[in-house]
Amino acid sequence: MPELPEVETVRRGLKQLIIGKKIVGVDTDWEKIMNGGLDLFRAQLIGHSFTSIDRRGKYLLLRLDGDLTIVSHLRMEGKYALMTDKNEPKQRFQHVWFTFSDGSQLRYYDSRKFGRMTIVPTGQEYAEINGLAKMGPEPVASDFKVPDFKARLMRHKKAVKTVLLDQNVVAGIGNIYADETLWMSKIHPEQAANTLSDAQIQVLHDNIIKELATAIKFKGTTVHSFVDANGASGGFQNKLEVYGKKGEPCPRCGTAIEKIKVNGRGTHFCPHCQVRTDI
DNA sequence: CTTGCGACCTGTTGGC
DNA sequence: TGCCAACAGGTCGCAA
Repeated sequence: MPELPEVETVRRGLKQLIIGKKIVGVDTDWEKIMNGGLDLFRAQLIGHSFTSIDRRGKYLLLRLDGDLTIVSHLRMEGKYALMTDKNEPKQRFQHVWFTFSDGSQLRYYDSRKFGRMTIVPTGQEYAEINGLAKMGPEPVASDFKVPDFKARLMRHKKAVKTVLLDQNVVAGIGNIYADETLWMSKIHPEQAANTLSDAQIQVLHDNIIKELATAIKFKGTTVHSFVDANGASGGFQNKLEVYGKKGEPCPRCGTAIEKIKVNGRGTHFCPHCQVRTDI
């Protein structure tokens, strides 16, 4: 489900709900979600309390006392919610639950069971989690620099959209924001990455920073099922320009938005505004 | 090193 | 109305 703005929205909401809560039990009905298995999770976590939550790209880093971190990736459908009463019946798609000393319970839901959690010593995330080891810069001006972005793009002759989805190039972009930022930048999603002009790279870079920041402000995008830790939908779906708009007029020029496949992912673009400059 | 594609899962949706 | 193939905010492993 979630791209960076949605994960950040989850982080902000969840933080308010679980900081200070002490784990007294861990359970699951789909052990694969927990790397290392249930017994390891119980042995490591019981007796420890949540102290804060950080985020890197689309990963949540749930911090506990004792220098423990649960690295959690929601993949397509993962969600968290706090149940005030642990005795509330197990819900549809509920696969992992952490019971707290005050009788409340943090529940993890995942209809497709793609999400994963891993316990690491705090500070060892980068050493132990493959996806974090080589992750690109956060899409903010202080981290994400045009020269590095250009160097990355020039290494690839595949479609620029596919490169944007590579978390090692820049962190946090997924299918929605790739389509949106390419539309904003008037770049065709299938243009070979290594053929972008300096001007195109600069515009794309700036739009990525702008778009993700705005999406966070609106608490993320709900297209299918995204909800934050309080069960609320996002607000940015009302701001989308091309994603999910096949056949509708381009907001800039009125041409019908087209939907194609790029490396297996549904891709929306305006055939008039977004013209390939590499063929 | 880069690239494309199947696998991982299950629920929902669009088209006939 | 009903069925079923296609599709879904993601990543990883593997072969070429």
